Amino acid sequence: MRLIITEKDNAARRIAEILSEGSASAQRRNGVNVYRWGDTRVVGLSGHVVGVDFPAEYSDWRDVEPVELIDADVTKEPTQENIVTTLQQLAEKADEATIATDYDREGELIGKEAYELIREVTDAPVDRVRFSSITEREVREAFANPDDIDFDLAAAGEARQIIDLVWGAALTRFLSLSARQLGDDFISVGRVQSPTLKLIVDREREIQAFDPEDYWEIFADLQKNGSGFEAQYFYDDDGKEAERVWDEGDAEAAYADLRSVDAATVTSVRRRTRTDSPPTPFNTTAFISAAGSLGYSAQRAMSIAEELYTAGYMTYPRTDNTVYPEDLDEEELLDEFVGAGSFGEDAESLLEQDEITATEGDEETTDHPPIHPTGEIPPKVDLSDDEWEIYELVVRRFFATVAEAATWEHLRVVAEAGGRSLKANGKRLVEAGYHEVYPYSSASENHVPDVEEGEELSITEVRMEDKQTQPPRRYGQSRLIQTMEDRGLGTKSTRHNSIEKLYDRGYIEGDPPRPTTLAMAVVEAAEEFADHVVSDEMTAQLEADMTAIANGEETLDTVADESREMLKRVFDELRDSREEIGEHLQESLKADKTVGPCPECGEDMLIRRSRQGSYFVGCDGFPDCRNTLPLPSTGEPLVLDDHCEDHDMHHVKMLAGRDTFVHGCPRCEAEKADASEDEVIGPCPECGDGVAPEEQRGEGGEAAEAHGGELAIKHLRSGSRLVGCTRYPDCDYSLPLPRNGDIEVTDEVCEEHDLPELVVDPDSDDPWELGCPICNFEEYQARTAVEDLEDLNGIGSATAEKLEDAGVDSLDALRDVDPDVIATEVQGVSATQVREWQGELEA
DNA sequence: GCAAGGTC
Repeated sequence: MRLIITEKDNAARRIAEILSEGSASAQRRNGVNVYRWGDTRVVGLSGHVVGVDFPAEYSDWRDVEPVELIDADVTKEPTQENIVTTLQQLAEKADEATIATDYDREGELIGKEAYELIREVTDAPVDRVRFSSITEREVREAFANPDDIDFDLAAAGEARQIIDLVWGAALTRFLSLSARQLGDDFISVGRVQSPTLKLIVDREREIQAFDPEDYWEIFADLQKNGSGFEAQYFYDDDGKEAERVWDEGDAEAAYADLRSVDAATVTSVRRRTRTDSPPTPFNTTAFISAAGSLGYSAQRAMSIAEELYTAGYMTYPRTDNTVYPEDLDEEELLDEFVGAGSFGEDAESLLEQDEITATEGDEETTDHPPIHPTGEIPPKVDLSDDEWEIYELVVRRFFATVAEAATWEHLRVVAEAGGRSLKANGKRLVEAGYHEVYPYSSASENHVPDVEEGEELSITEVRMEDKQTQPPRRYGQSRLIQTMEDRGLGTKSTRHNSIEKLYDRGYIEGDPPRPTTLAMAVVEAAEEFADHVVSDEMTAQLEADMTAIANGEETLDTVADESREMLKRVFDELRDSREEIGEHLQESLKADKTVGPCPECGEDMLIRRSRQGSYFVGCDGFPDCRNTLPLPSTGEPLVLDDHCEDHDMHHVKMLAGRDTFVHGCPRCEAEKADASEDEVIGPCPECGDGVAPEEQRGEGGEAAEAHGGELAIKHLRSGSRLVGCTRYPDCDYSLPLPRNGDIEVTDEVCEEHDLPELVVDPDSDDPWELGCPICNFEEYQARTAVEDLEDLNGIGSATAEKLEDAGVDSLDALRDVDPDVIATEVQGVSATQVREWQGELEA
């Protein structure tokens, strides 16, 4: 038997399809797909199926000095038991095995890991094939010319694994122990995350140190034959053209000169034609950046791309390559889009070009082809709006790369007025070229009319604007990823995760991300004692070492040992400063949690977490001072810069995904609740007068009794509002109310529930007729069920609705459903997909 | 409970 091993299931399936000419069939073995035909089996791994770690005796953070990790053994253990088992069971029966993992360094290492697992059970020969895109020609050629595993290249990858683990674990434990942060909130450090964090921190330092400068700009509206355009005053500053006037007196003088005349004379006209080349094919970074300008976070863009890839609509989204492979026939791919809805016309017009030549980027790699559509086109209804928007972006980017260049005509006009110079730069799109098919890059024109030298133009208005220089801008996520790539930090597959990790660790918040006080302290500590790990030099050095190992000039052991020695020197420095570092980190952690002064004792009030896991604001003087303020029950609190002047307290924001909201000053909220009276609106359906137990209660419900309970609109000290029973806590019946807006109780009464209809913000432009609170709550529950489904990865809104029609109207229903039944009942949903959702639900 | 790199 011949065994073929790929890096992922998707690749296994497609390679089996190609090599078997379509005759391969799939079988599950230990929950892993195995593709078979004749005497061949193909199995896909899931990236690394073994991982590096320290032996068990090092696992307790308190029992081990972090420095001891430097010389600890590093072992490899299976992390994906099912896949390892399946691989070894198949290997036992194999006469030969072929490693067909991805064609890059990490793929070589993953291949070597598979090789070692195979060697544990058999001596059968193992060879290696390499191809950069899974096309018929490349795959056949690769399998016709098998090679051997490049153990040096794999060793280069292992050096990275060991060095990252040892540095990351030792320093992470050191900082966490020094600040006594051992729970979920440990303080992490790493070769990629720390330099990335430093980028953000450095930018924040620039912003904080920024001293704005005043300047003035002067604009004049010029007119020719009724057609107006704007020109800007400029002057000669040491041979350079300058628009900003730094002296107010100078600005006033220029402004006065320009206002003293009513015409300007054109002194120069320059026309230039500029070619605007179409964009290059998408690699991961360029894709994330383009999706970013459509408003998608890096994480979200990648997650949608993965779904579209898995569904077969686009190629693998993790690639560095910006050059289409020779195999890709652009014309054939365009043909697939002819007649395909909104893409059809554009595809046809592209096919009419004399020649179809794709652009090429600078990066040409062997890992995967650039991201492009596969030519299998999804029906629009099968995708959610977001999925479709991303799909369209990928299709149109491909279109753009085979489209013609655009041409612009630039028109520069200089005029003199009152002894001052004015200029205007016009821009006109002459040939739209790729802009016709790619609306994402700006094609905006700036109209400046045709004028000639010596011509007189009337001045209709002169404006002077006072401005200030602005601090540098914070990195947005896609700019950050671009900068990481430029500096060699992380990989196409990990950069977006690294940024996510910084959020999770409490190092950054908001979008664009801003560093917390803790992040500032971590970077400061690292800069002082372990500058290597917080600079991109560590990666640069590692890259150089890995290249040397791959070329056989260095060995894994010497490189790893040198790195260990270097880390020991870091720890020599750290040893004496442990307490000082710990205190600084703790102060910073406290600063991030400080809301304001306690009105009872003057100590700080901090965000704390109760034993039940809920957040509240508590006095740092505890237990001497037991003053607390409640917080809303949804989300994680974040202390904002905004300030309440009455109480000297920071506002608090509750982070809860799409339900994120600003709670405001916790004292204001509590006082508002204390000052408000409960407003009774009707009988409680559980314990009010007139309760009819047998009819109102379903079977199994506790027997309800009439106790005279009434429902009232209540304001809680945590800021939330609800309709609840006046007998609380004896009766805990409650209905939710919106957090914001005035609530009016109307005279209209719901007949079914005997409760008045409510209106939110009755005096606003857009009042919300909430209606009977019970009816409203029932509708709300039905609605969130669909939204819950949509939140599950891979369920678009169309699919969620179809599932609901089939009776799967909640996550619980989805959990209990038979995948095979749903697959037959709901079009476009496979049993495998349902199993994946169920797995996700379990997780 | 550490990292970064694969993968879902």
